[in-house]
Amino acid sequence: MRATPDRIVDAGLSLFSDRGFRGTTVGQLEAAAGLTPRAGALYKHFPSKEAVLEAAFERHVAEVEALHSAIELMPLGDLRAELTLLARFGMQTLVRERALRRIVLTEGDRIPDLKRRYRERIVDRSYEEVVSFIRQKMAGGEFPAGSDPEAISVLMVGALLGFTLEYDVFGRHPLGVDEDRFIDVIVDSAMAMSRAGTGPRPQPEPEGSHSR
Amino acid sequence: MRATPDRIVDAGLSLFSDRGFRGTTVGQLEAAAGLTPRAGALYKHFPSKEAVLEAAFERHVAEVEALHSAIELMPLGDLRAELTLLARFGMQTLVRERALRRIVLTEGDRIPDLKRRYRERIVDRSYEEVVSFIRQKMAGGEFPAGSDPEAISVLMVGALLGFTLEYDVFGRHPLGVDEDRFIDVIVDSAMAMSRAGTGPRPQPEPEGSHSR
Amino acid sequence: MRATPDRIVDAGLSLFSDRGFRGTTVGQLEAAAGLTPRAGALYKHFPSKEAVLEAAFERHVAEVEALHSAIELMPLGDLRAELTLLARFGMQTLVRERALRRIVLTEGDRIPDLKRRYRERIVDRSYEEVVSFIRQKMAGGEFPAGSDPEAISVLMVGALLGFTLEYDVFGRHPLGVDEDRFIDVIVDSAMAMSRAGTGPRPQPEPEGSHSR
Amino acid sequence: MRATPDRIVDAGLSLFSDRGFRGTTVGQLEAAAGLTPRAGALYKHFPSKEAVLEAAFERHVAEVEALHSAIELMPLGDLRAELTLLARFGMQTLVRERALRRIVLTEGDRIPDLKRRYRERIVDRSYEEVVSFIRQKMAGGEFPAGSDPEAISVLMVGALLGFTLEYDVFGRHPLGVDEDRFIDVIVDSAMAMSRAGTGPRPQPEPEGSHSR
DNA sequence: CATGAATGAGTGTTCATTCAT
DNA sequence: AATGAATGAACACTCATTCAT
Repeated sequence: MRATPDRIVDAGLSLFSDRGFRGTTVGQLEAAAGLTPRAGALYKHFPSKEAVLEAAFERHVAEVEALHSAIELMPLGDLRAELTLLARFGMQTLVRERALRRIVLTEGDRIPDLKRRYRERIVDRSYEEVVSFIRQKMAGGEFPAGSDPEAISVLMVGALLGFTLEYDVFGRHPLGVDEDRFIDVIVDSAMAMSRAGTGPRPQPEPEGSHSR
Repeated sequence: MRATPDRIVDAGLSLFSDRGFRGTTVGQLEAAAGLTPRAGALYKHFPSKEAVLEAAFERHVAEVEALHSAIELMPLGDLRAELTLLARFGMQTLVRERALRRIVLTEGDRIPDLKRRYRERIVDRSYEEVVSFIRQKMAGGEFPAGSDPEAISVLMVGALLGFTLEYDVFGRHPLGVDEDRFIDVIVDSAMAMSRAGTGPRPQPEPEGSHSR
Repeated sequence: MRATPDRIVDAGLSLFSDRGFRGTTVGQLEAAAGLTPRAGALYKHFPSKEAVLEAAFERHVAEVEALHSAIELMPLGDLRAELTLLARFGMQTLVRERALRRIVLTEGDRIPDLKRRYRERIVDRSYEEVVSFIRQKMAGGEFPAGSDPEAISVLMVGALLGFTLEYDVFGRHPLGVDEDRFIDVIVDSAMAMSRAGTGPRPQPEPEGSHSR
Repeated sequence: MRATPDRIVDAGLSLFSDRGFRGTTVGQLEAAAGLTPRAGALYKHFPSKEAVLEAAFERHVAEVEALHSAIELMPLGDLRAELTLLARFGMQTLVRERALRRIVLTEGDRIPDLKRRYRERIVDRSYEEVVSFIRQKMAGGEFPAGSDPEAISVLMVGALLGFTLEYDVFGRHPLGVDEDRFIDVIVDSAMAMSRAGTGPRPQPEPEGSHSR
């Protein structure tokens, strides 16, 4: 079995994300960590409930941060393929971040430091990854000179965030548009704004599965 | 002065949205409504704290709902102009909805009914407005036949939501992209995916800072 | 019935003095004040347990202080009679102060402010009353010129304090010497040090029970 | 290094006396004894926290008791000198007893046995030593026949106790009267009540430092 | 209608004590 | 003998809610 502090942090991440910080009692944390509830055993490992939040948050931020550091957009020689990869990676990260996002949303005002750390180490980095990709493609002539790379990045990241959040909150995809279809449309829209989009569109294959 | 129940509902909307349901005490509601705090006067008007949330939520949902019903996309004869109007309206609604969104985000799991009502009466309606607009334009030949109108709607609404949320949570626009620039890019992307986008692009002015 | 805050303060004075601050629980205070124990009703009237101590302490200090201010040593024209009166008054005050003394003894280190207030407003004043009495008598020639009025005062007050404390703590008078006998000896010793003491002693009545 | 139980007892004596029994945690005792705090190692040596108090108390009582047994009032042939010696010894013992006295004061009600032992083995013995001294001097004709030796003893011991306590609690001597001056006055008062006091006073040496 | 007082069910936290290693 | 982990019983304090006035 994992060590007790780890189990407490696991419990914290999931409970805080599900019920919020206030909504989670120390007894629930203990129970979820396999300790006797309301016995105070948590305090052998953490000085306070807030410290559990801290630790859980930090661990998760570090994990997601590592994910970002690991990513290396390999050049595939094909803009559409690269955009798809980028979008898929973004979606995946957002799914992973779910607990973090909920905690920031719920407790961000009470503990602004969480908000700051999440923004600096996760959110800002995401935008920068996308914007640097777009800029590089602009330099390579794949996006027209007048493009607004920041705005395009904000559009793409925002759309991914909005889509993910919708699913998080309501448990279903809006208008029945699933992940694949959403990735397609986000890539389509980027392609359409690229140099490629100015010529004839990439030919919707007449029988196309979903990218109709 | 407004009637006491109204003042309590006002207080509820703002306090619940700022501090969450659990984070708001009955005493704070009373104080904010001009009653003696912790004296229990609230219970003369509402049977419970939850009933205040109910009432506050319902009132706000009804307001935003009315907004949606009032909208009537007048045909401007120009796709870009119409898209811009649509985007601006969506943004505006999302800003208005802020308190609702925060309450659903924070308390949606505890009181699933709130979530359902918000989704059915606000969120779904937004998607349907956009998708019906796109479908209509497809019928009019302004979008290519192979387009995925649902996906395009989800992209647009999701992007607006993501952008707004970012501002709500962090108090600043990502990458410094302000609302106007964001509306531009969202419209650009839709235009690019439209029939218009398949031909030559709408004139990137050679020197344009960021094609607004 | 007295008002609730008053009843709480009464309870506090007696419980704190009997069991110490730490040794007294809020539930006990509530119970002793006629409230449901462990129901938190105390917090309607005081912000914290410590605030009850504060209030109880302050009220009692003020009472004893008033006692000191009220005293007016009337000249009886007889040194022995005046000394007896002084000693009796001192003893009485010390008995009244019992609760204060115990609180200072028990909690003085944790809350140094209590100590300071007790010292400044009660203790120091006692010493000064006695020393000013002795000085006045020295000026009147009733104490020899070489006397040490401060030391004599410290002796008298200290003796009263020691005697009282003994009774407080052990519930009985040491060596069976009761209050009257003690007052006698304290007066005797002062008289003996006075000018009168240098001549023949004030007539030990040959059959005297114990009064000297 | 001393054995662990001894170190625990040392820690107990000082901590209990400084913070009281309730105010001292087992963890603090362990830490002060060089053990890992809150690890429960204390229970290898003592069955409970109370047992530590017991042991610490008993050890200290025995020490002070030994002091009393050791004393042997040697006849100096001079009443004043003997009284001074007695007073100095009493003062010294009281200073040594400080921790005991504080523990009895603080915990005496909770654990009446402590009180009883302290009284029987320390306090009563002190009174008896003094009273036997005075009686002996009365028998030798140095105190007048009508004297009340018990009362005189209570006066002297009480005065010493009061003086010492004042210093313990407030950290300063009342009215600036230091130990020497206090011993002088206590001896003066006893001398004044003695046969010697009935004649002319012992002549304040014209240049006397403080025995004025 | 509003207020002050009271209540009971929690909540975070502390701590003496036990136990397996 | 010492440690780390766990337990259960408190405790101060909060808060939604009720009730008499």
